[in-house]
Amino acid sequence: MPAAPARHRTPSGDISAALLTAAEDVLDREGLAGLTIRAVATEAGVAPMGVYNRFGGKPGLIDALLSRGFVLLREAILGATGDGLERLRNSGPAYREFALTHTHLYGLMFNHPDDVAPSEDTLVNAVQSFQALVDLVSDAMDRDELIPAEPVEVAQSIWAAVHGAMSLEIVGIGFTADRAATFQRMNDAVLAGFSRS
Amino acid sequence: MPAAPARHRTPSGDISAALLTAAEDVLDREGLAGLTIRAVATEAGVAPMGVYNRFGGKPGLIDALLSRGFVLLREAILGATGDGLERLRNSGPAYREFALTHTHLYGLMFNHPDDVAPSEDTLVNAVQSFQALVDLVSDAMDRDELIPAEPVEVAQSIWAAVHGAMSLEIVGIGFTADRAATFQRMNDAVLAGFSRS
DNA sequence: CTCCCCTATAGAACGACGTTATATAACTAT
DNA sequence: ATAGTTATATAACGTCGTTCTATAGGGGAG
Repeated sequence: MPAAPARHRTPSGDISAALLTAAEDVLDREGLAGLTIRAVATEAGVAPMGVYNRFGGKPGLIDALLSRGFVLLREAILGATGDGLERLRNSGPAYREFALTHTHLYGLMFNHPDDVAPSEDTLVNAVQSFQALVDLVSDAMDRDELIPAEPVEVAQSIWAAVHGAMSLEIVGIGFTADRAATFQRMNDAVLAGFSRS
Repeated sequence: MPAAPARHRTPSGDISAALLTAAEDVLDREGLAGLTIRAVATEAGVAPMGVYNRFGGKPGLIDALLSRGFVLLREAILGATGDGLERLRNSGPAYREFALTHTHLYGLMFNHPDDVAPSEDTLVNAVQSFQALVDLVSDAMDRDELIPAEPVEVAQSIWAAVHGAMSLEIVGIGFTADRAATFQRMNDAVLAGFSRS
């Protein structure tokens, strides 16, 4: 018999993390089209079967990416500085920064393929992202810096506006020169619609 | 020699239209995952090669879908009733109606695959969709129903908000009970941010 | 330390996909 | 009627997600 071929084995516990990190890198670098099982496995230094052992297949891997995306988004929102309405206002550019840093992941989070059903874990993380924004709204309302209303309703409107702005900016639909300035103006206008006097 | 197999041939001029309509139907019915060359060709009663003869391949077919989508979107916006600010306000629900009627096409228009490069024709139609909104804004401004500003800037903000709301609604991220009412509230809030007193 | 089982491995295979190629037949314009 | 364009059927190629097989490495129990 011929000599057994050399094999390598990744330490057991790290495989999921390695695959997830690899998937993030491949997605950021090459977009959704480049996010193949084989490419991710190669990037992670793991056999393709690892994706099935750990995530149950490609939809499961994408779901894990979504879940992680919402964690990162929440952290971005919570990273806004200032207090009350000022902090709420600052969360807009923080959100924008996240979207521009991870354009492909961001696009996936809000427009995932039909065969990807977000898991319970992903939904929880999405809700927590949203809750971070609701908390900023509530705080500004408690300070009488916003018109009294349902914080959830107001937060939903703000999220819609900010998300829409980033979605259009990423896809390249923009008819103004300075995109950062346009984003600021829209952010201010939406908040103005909910502000006192 | 065996008898020649019976063949059917679609009248020449109708093939592009048949393929495009078939693609629209398949997309609306089965989503992007179901939009395969073979499925579209079968639906149109045409050979798969027809997609290559007429559209140069799948990206070209999708580009044609986008182009048509923006035409439909413009028509939806122009269908809003009323005058001045009222018409601008009514364009929101009209936009929402279009997005909900063609969820998959709508998603494609603002988050198309990496290998689809929008053609000149598609970009023109996208600009004309946007221009329809700019015109509504300009009219409301001429009537002193909006704060004087750059109509393009204001329209961009409104579009972002409305698009964001629909994007979130389609993907299923919503934390309010009555989605139509939430949309209305957001629409009003954004316009309030640009309105007089 | 030794044995065993869990789990990762390599590799082949399947069907479906986008795409290209080939050879034939049907429509259209002359 | 003839020529040229264009659609046809069919096959093929490479890649994809996925499944299956058989093998081998690593960690825990004795």
